[in-house]
Amino acid sequence: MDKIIVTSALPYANGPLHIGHIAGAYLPADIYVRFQKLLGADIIFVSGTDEHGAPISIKAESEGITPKEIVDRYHKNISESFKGLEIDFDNFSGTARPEHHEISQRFFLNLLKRGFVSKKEGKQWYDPKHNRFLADRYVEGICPFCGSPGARGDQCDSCGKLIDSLNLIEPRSKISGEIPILKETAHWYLELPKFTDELKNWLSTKKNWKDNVINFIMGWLKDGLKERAITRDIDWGVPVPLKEAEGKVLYVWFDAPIGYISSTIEWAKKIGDPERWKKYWLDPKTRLIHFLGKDNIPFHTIIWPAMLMEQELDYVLPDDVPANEYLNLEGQKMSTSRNWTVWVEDFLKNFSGEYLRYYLAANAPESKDSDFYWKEFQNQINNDLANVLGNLANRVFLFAKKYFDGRIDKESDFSDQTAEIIQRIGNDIIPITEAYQTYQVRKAIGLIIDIARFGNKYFDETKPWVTVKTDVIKAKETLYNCMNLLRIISITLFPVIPGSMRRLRKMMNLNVEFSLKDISVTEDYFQIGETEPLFSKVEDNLIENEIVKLKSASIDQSGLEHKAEISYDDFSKMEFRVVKILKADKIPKSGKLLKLTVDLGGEIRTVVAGIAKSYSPESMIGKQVAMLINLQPRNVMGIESQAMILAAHHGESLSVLVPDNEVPAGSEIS
RNA sequence: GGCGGCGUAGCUCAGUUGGUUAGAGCAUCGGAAUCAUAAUCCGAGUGUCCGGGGUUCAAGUCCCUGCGCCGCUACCA
Repeated sequence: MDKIIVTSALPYANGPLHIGHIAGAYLPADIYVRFQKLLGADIIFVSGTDEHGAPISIKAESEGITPKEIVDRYHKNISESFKGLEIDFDNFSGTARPEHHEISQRFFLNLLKRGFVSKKEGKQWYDPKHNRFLADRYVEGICPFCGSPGARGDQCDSCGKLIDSLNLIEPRSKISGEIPILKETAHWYLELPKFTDELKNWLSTKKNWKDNVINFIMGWLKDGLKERAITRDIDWGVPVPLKEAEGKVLYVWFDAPIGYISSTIEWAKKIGDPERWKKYWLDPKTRLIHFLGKDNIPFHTIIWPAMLMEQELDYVLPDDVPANEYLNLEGQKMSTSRNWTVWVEDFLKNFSGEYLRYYLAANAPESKDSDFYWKEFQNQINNDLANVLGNLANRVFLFAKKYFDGRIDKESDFSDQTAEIIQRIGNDIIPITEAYQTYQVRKAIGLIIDIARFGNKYFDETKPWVTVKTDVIKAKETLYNCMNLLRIISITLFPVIPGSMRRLRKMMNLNVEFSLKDISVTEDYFQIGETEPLFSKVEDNLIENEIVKLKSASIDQSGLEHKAEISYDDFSKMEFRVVKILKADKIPKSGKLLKLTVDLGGEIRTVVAGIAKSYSPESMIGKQVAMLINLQPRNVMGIESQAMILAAHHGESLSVLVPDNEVPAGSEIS
């Protein structure tokens, strides 16, 4: 039997998990793995926390603790969320572990030795106060071409020219404001262009990949692959294994996917068979399947395969990369910074993890973005699970207990209907298994709940509460068939809500160890044991609380970042005036810019404003707005902008400031 | 602006390689039933399949175009 490795993108260990993570990468993988295990597949499911990188070290610094402490905190936190959701990895590791460092270094060295990594030397600005090298955009100074101040190290906004940060006049660190030191440094680059043909050939064999994945990759290949730096000058990460590279680490995106392998190695050791990982990773027939969100596609379909291609061991390449789209929340994009999200740990305080599994699986962003609506969550749980499935179980069990002591035998004189039902359900199994195998969990769930719906209909139509008094065999037949449906559901829905399906089987005294093949087993009798309602309903007030909580938490922007205090002098240097907009035009080839012609009381100026996403040109004409007048002119898209419009921004949307009453054009603002 | 995606019933969506009267769930309305967590079952719908044009015997499906929304990206904030 072919082996399968399933991975979920490594969660970054600088914060807890939210429902978007679960819907995109973890739940679909867990369901797939559980289904494959029911099929008897030889499959392992690995992941781990991604524990390196600047955000973690910066967070640690700001809390006055070590990066390791941050990582340990969130590794634990994330693991607990997974546990609460029954997402069962065979191994869940972390990239700060020695095993991972070792193999990541080997990956680097192999690529270097084979000529796919090259070193590039150069000087780079270094912030002496923070002891770190500064990326170009973190250095500011006077533009060497046009002499304007405030030019970034990569490009001057004033004249638009690309500049070399080393030529900046009077450079300053944007992090500390200190004068940076010029230091010699070197970086290593992964030469992706060299992989172009090999990647194209390999990708051309991938006929069954999702369209969204293929489109994404083709875009990259069309633009041409670019070499990418794989080292960084920070102190938290996998050290670059070269003497000359002291103080440098591998870039996180380079070492993170290697975590899939190191996690498997860790797993092999844990089960006391340290070489076992090779049987998966080095067997060309192994199907390597990466579950992830769409933002991760290029790493897993271009960079990661390239890395695997040139190793001393023949690693298997990804067989499939079922990328999911995004989960929105109440119609809006999720955002952790605005706190517009639902954290898994919070969810689990009030609701069963099975409910989240069910709802997210039934509304998974499989082929396009989908939405999490609290109200819809409640509806779907109460209808599908409590009313349709839960009620079917409950009515059947209670009825059987009331009249038959819970024991229902399969009688030889059941009608033809019994055979028909078995036939019908048998036909349903094929599309259900196909759906699971092609990652169409929404479809699988729909088909399974339909079985429960059919059960209720059948129960109603055969009226066992009547036949039990007139024709006992008929009543038994109804119950037997309904129980059989429940038995089949307990298997087919198991990958989605394993805990509830296990409870269902216990109530029916069915074996808790089972496989997909058991679907076709014919039970001679059912003996119902102790029962309880399978699902409790989600009450209105809980949902209302969540909606209120979400809305208030997102408004509470306690973490405002303030700028440094300024003097009145500083303020008085700025000349703000109300201007009247005479003319407004779209700037060709620009998505966000409008060219405004404004009157500031006799003087006419041209202003380029980045407001086109929020305002049409027509809507601006005649408007009075606030502007900063004495800002140094800037050349934007070939037009000199001679003032700056003031606008409030909330997320992506902008709102220009207008005076409360009509005032003469040019009125000063103070 | 470039690339990609999306636009189907009040809501969330499904519609396989173009093929009969365009479907499901939820919500709404009417009815039945009483074994069951007032759960269930039956019935009723409603659609300019975003607009316009084209290819075809036949278009929700393919092509062109317009509009709207989303993502990446550029200019920018």
